Amino acid sequence: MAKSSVSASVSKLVPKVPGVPSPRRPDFSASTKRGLVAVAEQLFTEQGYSATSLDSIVAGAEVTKGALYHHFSGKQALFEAVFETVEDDATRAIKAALRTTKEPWEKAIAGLQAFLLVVQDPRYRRIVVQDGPAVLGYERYREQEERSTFALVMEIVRSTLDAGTWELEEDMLQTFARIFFGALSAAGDTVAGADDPLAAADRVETALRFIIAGLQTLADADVGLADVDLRLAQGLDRG
Amino acid sequence: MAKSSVSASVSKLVPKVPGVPSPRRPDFSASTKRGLVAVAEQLFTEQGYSATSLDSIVAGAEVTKGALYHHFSGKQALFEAVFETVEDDATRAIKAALRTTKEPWEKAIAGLQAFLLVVQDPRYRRIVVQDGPAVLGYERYREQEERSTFALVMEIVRSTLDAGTWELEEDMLQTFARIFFGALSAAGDTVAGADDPLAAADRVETALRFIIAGLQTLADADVGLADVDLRLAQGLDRG
DNA sequence: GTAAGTACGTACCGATGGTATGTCCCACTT
DNA sequence: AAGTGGGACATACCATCGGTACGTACTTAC
Repeated sequence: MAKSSVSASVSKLVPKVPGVPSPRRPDFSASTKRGLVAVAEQLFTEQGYSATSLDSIVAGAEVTKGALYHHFSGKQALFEAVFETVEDDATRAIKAALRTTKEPWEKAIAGLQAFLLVVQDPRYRRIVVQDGPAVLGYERYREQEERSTFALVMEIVRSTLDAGTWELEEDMLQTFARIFFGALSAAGDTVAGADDPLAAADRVETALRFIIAGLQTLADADVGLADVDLRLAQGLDRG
Repeated sequence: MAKSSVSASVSKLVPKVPGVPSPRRPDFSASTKRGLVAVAEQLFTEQGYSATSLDSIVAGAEVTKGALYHHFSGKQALFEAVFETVEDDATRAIKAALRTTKEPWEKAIAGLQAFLLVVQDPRYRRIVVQDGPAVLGYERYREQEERSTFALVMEIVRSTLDAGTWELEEDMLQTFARIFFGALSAAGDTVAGADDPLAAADRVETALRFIIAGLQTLADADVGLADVDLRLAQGLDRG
């Protein structure tokens, strides 16, 4: 929790990497860049994006703004770099959980558990969930999510809903995945923001299990999408 | 879409309201304040919170910063005022839709339709969904949502899930409501951001109908929360 | 008429994101 | 061995913007 010791040891210089095209000089670039990202990640998490000044970041990384603007085009670009690292960590954690089992519904449960843990990570909550949309803009935010955690939800949805009973087209799978993704995010927020996170996680699990059980029941009964019709389509035709 | 004519006509002065304790002077305060909120709402929607300067707001409202700071403690307070008006409009629209029917599940569908429309409103998307959490902070954001649209979702969930088959405790209802709220938000985003909003709305409806049908099936089969157990509780005990 | 308070307008400050420019150092050429 | 080109920074500075201090006109109460 201290403020120093963020920038890693810079002792090792690059040992003449011959593979790459033409980075022919020992560059501190990589370590400096990582240091900036690390400090920014910490400060963004603690104070949020707008409340974190570039001066405090470069001070924490023990460089100057010249270095920062040499590596990043601006504050937002730095945020994006931080955003990606946090997302990557989250993706890795969930992927690891998914590898623990192979059965589709079991994978769904394992993924749910991993996601509920990820969303309790302060870095993820603050940088991805809270500041992400506003800073990156909704378009870029969606693009990023599309390639990381959402992709995993999509995969799970595909392996369960598309398993055998139903044959869903791609758009429909996307729709289900988005809905579940939103449900999971809200569930995670609930857990993370609850007075008693453990009890909240328990309730969330129960609720999601119940919803999943409903879908499984429909699958067992061989009920298809076309079978559930509450004739409410016309109401939306005035967009 | 023009930039002028935002501030409404200021012709009417207050006609000596005797009820209130001591607002004893004809104040332009109300109209000035509303004008600021109206201009801010427009600019916040078009450019987002951080990209909108106070100078542009007061210029649009044809006042000065002195007036703004007389009515609001700062930029964030002005945003909160805008936020509340947008939320109020959304709440009103959904409430009106809910009044069209009385049967619980029908109300749920009507509310869903109304919510899908609301979330396509650029003001709601930008001010409430996108900038709201980051500007207000998660705590205040949650408090606001708690009193408006989420309260409606909660009401619907209560009238359906708590109808007769199940007897759910308050915390469980809250959990379901949060999950559904997240699902609806994501569904709305999907619709609003889709290339073909109508087709997307159709898919969203189908998917949500399907999920609801699953719950109804469980209700018909008299399946309770305790009956669905995939023994996954222990995995979360490491919070 | 005067005191008080509201509803602003004007002028200004400090912080912050961003830029322009200079400098050091290494690698490569000749 | 000197020159030179460019990467990796540092320094100094600027412009914008949120916020503040203060002045002023106008109204009401007494």
